[in-house]
Amino acid sequence: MLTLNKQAIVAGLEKKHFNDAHDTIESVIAIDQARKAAQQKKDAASAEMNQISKSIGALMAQGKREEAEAAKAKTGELKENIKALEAEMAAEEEKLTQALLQIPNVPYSIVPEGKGAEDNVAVKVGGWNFGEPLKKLAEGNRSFDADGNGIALRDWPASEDPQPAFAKLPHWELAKKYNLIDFDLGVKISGAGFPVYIGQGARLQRALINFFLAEANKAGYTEIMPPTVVNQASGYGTGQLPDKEGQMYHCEVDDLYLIPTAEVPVTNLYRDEIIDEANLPIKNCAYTECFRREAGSYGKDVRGLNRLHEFSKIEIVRIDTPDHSDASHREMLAHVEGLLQKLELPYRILRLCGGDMSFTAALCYDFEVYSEAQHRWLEVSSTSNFDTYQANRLKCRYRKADDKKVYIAHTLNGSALALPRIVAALLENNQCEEGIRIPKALQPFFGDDMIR
RNA sequence: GGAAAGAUGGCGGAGUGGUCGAUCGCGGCGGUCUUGAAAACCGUUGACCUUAACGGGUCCGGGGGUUCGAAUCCCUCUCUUUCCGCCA
Repeated sequence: MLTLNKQAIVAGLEKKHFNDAHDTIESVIAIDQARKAAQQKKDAASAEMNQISKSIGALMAQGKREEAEAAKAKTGELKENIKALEAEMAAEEEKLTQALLQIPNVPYSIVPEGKGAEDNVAVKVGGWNFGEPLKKLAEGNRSFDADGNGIALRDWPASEDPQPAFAKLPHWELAKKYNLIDFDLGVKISGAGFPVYIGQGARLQRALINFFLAEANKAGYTEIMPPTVVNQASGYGTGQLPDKEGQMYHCEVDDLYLIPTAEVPVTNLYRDEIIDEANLPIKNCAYTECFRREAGSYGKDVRGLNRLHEFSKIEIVRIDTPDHSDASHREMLAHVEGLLQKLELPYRILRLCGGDMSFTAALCYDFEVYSEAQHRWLEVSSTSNFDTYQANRLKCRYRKADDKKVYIAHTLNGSALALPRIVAALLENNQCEEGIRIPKALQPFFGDDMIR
């Protein structure tokens, strides 16, 4: 497969700014060929060995001891040979898996070229009164499959951002004013990036979690409550390992990892499984705490709730057939967009460029909400199609209904949604004289229409 | 933490050195019968690598060893179950 699509794969990897794409692919092909050659030699030797063993068995049964002994004498050299060939084959195989683990997923053709965030393309906006320049985007690119329809962020008209009627306080000040979140207490008991939610602040967390789960249930997702600590195999299965080794908390004595997202345990549920096509698409959702070391982050990015070491997130995960995964992806996008609309937050949807996508994704859309106090867009969801990339590592396959054969499935996931930045935007955007307004859809879950 | 038992195909469960990739049951699939369904009966039913194909190879928790030959014997690791202790 790799050999057949060499050109396309190299081009795709270059889009992701993977260095030495061409040389890497060439060397992978070479290793694979060496592996095949080794296997063929080894198989031939094994076949001969099996023959001899069988004949010895037959001779012994007939009582022809001497002939059997003669046959035994022949096996010594063959045995050495097989051992050497096996070692060679194992070495090539190991080289191959190592090489393969270093290669990121190949992006789909509609993924824009680009190096970083400014090359991402906004494909849809909503949730506030904007002017002419964004009208076309607001009408919607419901299909999300048209190329070239959108605005690259480097051309984004900042004047079109939502304009607050008065100067708004950032959420870390509101958190203090209404006694919702205590960051200092978190530092005392754990460290920076571990906030303590209190009173109405804690209640708002619980309300959002329940709201998101209820919406996911309504959309047909099965609720899962997985462990928040996983083993190494799971880390490799979804591709966090080896790529993001340093970003995960690791419990050394037991060699377990705290999950950075529910994607890890919920997708790994299907590791080494063969699913009947009739059961696809699988639609799961899960609320978990997520843990990220966030080594190397600094400045305004980590202020308040913007970037935490522990946060709550509701994740949706789907397993699907290759020909339906794109439709699945769009359903997920519509679901996430619906959440933001119900929360009455200004949002935009970005198609990530090759350079900004994760290691494992083939196509990824980010959702951002606007913070009226920080005057910036905050990422609240990433919704990705991994194609067969994760499924290959997971050995997650499905049995097709018509020919009963086994094929590699597609996996997808997305946040629906991550709490902290939603909370930040809700607090900041909805502040008014009497307090902080709770959006209508959330009121039944919060139990009040206002934080006072 | 201490003791014991166990890990086999989608599931259950046999198999203690030589056509065992694995008896059998259930489930699944195909068929006979039936107006239809059920029951009954017959047949069929693992994955992976390799090959254009025929074929070949690997896999009975993982790794190593003994042997011409290992699901079967030995070592080791992991996990599970049961009992005891501790405990939310």
